[in-house]
Amino acid sequence: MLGEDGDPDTTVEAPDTLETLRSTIVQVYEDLSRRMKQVATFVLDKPEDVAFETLAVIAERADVQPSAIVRFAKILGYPGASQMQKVIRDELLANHMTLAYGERARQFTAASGEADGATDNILGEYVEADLVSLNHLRQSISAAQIREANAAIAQASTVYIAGFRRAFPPASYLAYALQRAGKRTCFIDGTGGLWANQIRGIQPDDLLIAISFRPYAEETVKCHAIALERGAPILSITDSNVSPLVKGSGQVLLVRDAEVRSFRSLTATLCLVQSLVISYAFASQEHDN
Amino acid sequence: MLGEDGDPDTTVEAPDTLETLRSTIVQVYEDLSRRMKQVATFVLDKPEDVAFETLAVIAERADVQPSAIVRFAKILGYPGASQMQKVIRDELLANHMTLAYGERARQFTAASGEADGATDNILGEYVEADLVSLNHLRQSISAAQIREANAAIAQASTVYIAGFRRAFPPASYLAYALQRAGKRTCFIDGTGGLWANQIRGIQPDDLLIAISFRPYAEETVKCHAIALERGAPILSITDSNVSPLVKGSGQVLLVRDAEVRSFRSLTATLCLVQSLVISYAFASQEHDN
DNA sequence: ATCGATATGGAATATTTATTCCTTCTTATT
DNA sequence: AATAAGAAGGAATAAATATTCCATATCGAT
Repeated sequence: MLGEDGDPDTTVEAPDTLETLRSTIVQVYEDLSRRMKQVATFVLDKPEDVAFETLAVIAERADVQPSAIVRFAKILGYPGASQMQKVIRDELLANHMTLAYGERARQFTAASGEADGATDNILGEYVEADLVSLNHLRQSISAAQIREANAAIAQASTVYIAGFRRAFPPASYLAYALQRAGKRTCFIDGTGGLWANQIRGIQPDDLLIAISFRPYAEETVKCHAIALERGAPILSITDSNVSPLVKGSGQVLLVRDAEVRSFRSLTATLCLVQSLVISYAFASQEHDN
Repeated sequence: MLGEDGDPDTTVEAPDTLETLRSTIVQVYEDLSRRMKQVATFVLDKPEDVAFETLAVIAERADVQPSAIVRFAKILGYPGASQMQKVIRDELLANHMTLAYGERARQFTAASGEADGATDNILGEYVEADLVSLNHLRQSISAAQIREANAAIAQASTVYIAGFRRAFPPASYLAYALQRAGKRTCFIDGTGGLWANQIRGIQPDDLLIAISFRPYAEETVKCHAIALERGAPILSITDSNVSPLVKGSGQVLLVRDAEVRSFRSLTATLCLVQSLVISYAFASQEHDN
């Protein structure tokens, strides 16, 4: 038995870095019970969730009881789940936050002005930022994820596509291209405010592809909810694990688009969407022959 | 008085992104009391702290009372401090956490075989091709051209935007973004086949931005012709000098998008369009002041 | 200098969140 | 098949955290 509860001596262990935590989990994994394995997998898989969400949310996402998480943390030697969370949180914050800080607010100083050669090399800036985000995209999405998405599309009787505001262009492209690729496609474009009617026809053998970015458009979130309720599988393309689209989605593709002067690009998203369509087109073609 | 408490109507505001939050703070800053300024500064300065610590901790670091933070959040229109925290937290997570992906847990799962070659690295190919086309874009469009385009947009009473088929996504983005930038915009989306009616209202002091690529969509070409006939200036975004959009257009921006397995990308076009919008937004902002 | 109005600190309260504990299942062993 | 030991679920409880409220202080106007 590992890390029995009350004992004051077993508390010496308890990993205090993400790495040691991970390796500890891997070490003990085989000896864990089914539920504990479930929690273990989740912690390894989604450390950001474990770090920044409440136990109730984590529990829901991992599909376990809150108490199971507490038990798991205790097995690892922590006094409670909170302490385990803190270890992960600190590490994630330390690693990734600092990097991001190059361009912190020029604060008040000319809050409005911008002045200088401002508009002069915007295109250059944009290209630069997009290059970075594309490279990141290449690294963050695996071929397996693309394949999985293709399978989902292939299986679907009809593909519903939802995307509003900033997500509208990639969504419209996806709808257009999938249709041309011979897939039955329904683009929820919200013309005349009829989006709710459009999505309500979705069936369990269809697929909803929902695209949304902060601040998540209400319509898309609602579509997601309706699809979920109607038992249809969902593929979400969004920008973070805290997106409202994540919960309940069979597959989630995370995209980190570039940002220039607080305007967000769409390049990475579009690139991903196009890759999806093309690989779907090729896959289905191969299959047909 | 800003963001009075109980009023149900004042709750409409409340920034829902870090950027809008920041600019709101900057805007109201001068009207704040001493303590509130202290909180404001801290929020601008240490968003990570505000996002991830408890009120008690934040309060201590900012050297104020917890209640002061709550009060501050309410001034900004939030129901409480928690909601303000959530906005910041989500954004920081969205921005920086995704970076941590890519090396996600293969851990157990025995890394199922990376099967078939065909669809396997489409994303990689795409990224590669897009990188090239972006670099090309940077070299082929000059800052002067962007400036000229801005001037044309600025002068126009209303901007009409036409783009169908493959050009639809960038056109829809342009329409969306220009509108948000405060420009009167009419997007010719052809809903219900009414595009001809939409464009016929164009005036000589308006501007048509027409986007089209081979094989040039008939609708766009017709829009172009109508605008010409009605004496409105035209800015065309297209892919060659022999495009039907070139003749009669006051300005032409040529884009050479990447092509992967005979599918054409949209990245360069979108990048150009976004650059246009941003530089317009900044230019017009400067002008206002 | 006095009054009124607004802002502040901090204790009291409400709410949310974590943890515990007891009952019900599971599963392995005889 | 019966039994016992461990695991899991979930309600109850404890802890923490956020929010409210009010007495006191500060500031500006007369």
